Amino acid sequence: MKKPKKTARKFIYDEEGLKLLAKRLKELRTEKGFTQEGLAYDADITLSQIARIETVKANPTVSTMFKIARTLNVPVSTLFDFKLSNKTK
Amino acid sequence: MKKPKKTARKFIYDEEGLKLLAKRLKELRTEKGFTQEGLAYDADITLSQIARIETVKANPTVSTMFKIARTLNVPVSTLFDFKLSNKTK
DNA sequence: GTCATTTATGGCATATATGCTATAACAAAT
DNA sequence: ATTTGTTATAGCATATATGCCATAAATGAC
Repeated sequence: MKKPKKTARKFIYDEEGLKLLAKRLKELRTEKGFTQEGLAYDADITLSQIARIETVKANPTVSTMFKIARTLNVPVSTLFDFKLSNKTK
Repeated sequence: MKKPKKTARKFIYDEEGLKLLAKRLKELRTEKGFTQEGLAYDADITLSQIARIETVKANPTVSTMFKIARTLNVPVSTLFDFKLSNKTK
């Protein structure tokens, strides 16, 4: 027997929010004249991760977003300046 | 030999940001009359995780913050409405 | 004090974020 | 078509986020 198969936990991505965040990041990044690589380098994260975020392939942590905000020189809230639906779950 | 010991990667927490976020969350949560448990239940995350965030024991993902924002009925940016230092790294 | 409510901690399991590296795809210019 | 700059993808390794469950600690009535 390989897997004891415990009770399943749920890990739910918020695809809607992640898409909006991706768009907002790309917007701000290009506005500020950064390439993905440049931003990654300055923010001390990887190009991979920036690309993943912009292509909605990852659910970044807030620390990552803090680093990005610092590098883009915008308040963190600016990175999250979009409107989520209310989605009654 | 147990561990091949590859090249070390760095995983850096932004303690400053996490502290500010913790404070902001606790503020908003109590303002809105939620207990940690109530918020957790409505947002469909665990009490553990809410507590970890408020005690700066975790670096949450943005999806988690999206769910919290929805439940508190505030724009995501409101959760991040604080000022990071510039910290030249 | 005790009781009830709330918050904080702890351990364990699993999914995922992120690093690292390389490569591919794409675009624009020449 | 080749070059150059940029973005996207992929695989692997490891640290961590998060769930789940139990318990402890703190807080506030009474």
